[in-house]
Amino acid sequence: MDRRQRKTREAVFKAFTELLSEKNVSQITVGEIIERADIGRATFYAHFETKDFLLKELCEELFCHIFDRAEGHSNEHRHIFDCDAPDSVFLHLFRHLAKNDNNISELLSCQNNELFLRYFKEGLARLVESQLELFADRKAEELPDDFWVNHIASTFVETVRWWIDNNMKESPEVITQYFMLAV
Amino acid sequence: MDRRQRKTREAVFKAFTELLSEKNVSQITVGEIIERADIGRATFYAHFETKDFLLKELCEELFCHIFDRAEGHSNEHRHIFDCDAPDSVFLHLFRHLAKNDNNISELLSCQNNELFLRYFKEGLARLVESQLELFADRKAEELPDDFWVNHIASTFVETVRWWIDNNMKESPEVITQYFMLAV
DNA sequence: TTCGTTACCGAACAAACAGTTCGATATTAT
DNA sequence: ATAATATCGAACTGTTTGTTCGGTAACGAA
Repeated sequence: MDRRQRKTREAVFKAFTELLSEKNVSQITVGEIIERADIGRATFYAHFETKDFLLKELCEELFCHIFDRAEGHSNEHRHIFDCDAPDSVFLHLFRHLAKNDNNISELLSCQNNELFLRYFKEGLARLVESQLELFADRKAEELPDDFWVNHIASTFVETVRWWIDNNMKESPEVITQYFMLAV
Repeated sequence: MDRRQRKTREAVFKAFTELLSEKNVSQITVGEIIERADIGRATFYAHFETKDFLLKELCEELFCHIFDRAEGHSNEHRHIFDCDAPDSVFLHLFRHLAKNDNNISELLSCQNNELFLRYFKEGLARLVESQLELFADRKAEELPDDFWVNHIASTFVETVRWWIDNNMKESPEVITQYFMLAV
């Protein structure tokens, strides 16, 4: 990809991310984005069909990154899915959030979190589904697989939401404990 | 309240509800609402400051209705909170959704469900919180109260979401079973 | 370096929409 | 019957969206 394109794209993502942490997505105008990204109007529309498409691409870039890494790990070391292991994926993900790489937790805590949490949940459900046999459980036997997958992913996401809403006071280890107990 | 006001208000809610089941809230214009409600432009703005306020009032009207009734019941017959009772609040709520009073499940299944599910969850959390002692559990003792409340409400809402996404094939009784097992 | 390609700029533009104003008309409660 | 008030509808301002286009600068390959 052309260096100019990359720079424009990055500038737009950066500007948009900043704006998202300041106000609701519906209150952000294309005019503000291009002003902050310091690009021409026509350039914006050459890259993104609408603001909604921009948002979608931003989500995909952020979460595909996380989950691709997680899936990579899970293939190398399958034991990280073991809930009792000290380095389970869940703990791994909670630590990721605590470190706030890519300002993800900032995005998840702003007024737009519904949207991001939905993407987060989708990625997580895929991850859980691909390793379903590791989540065998007394409960799981009596429930449909997809219900069970949905439940695990939902519980994780809602735990994250609760954690962030409470200013992430608990350590990743403690939150992992809560999550394990709840699910 | 003046009969004219009531009629206008109802016409707007009806028109807006219809539009919500057809397209995303961000794609609905005030022009469409007043056209379908068949009222004057100035009249709309005399009732609702913006489209967002309209949406908020619609949610409050719908869900306050449901939860006020549920809370009323819970005061009369506390046993409906007993998860094993055949007429628990949960079963009651699932039945409510299955009957689709006020087209609620239609709203919950459209592209705007995030918003409605959030309201739903808030009402539910209040309900659970007010009756927390009835949810005592081995798990609950090891978890903070607000985490536990959040978990129950979240699990319920996510069960509803899963149910609706799967076209509500299961009976309210079966879904209640799934919910009880999961939580 | 050169050259053809491609991206960016920025101003101008049309169309759609939000929200306001106001005088005329119709409906309501008392 | 009357005073208060809700509605109507058209006109208007200001904002945002998405497009167009000619000119300029940066890129990659030969």
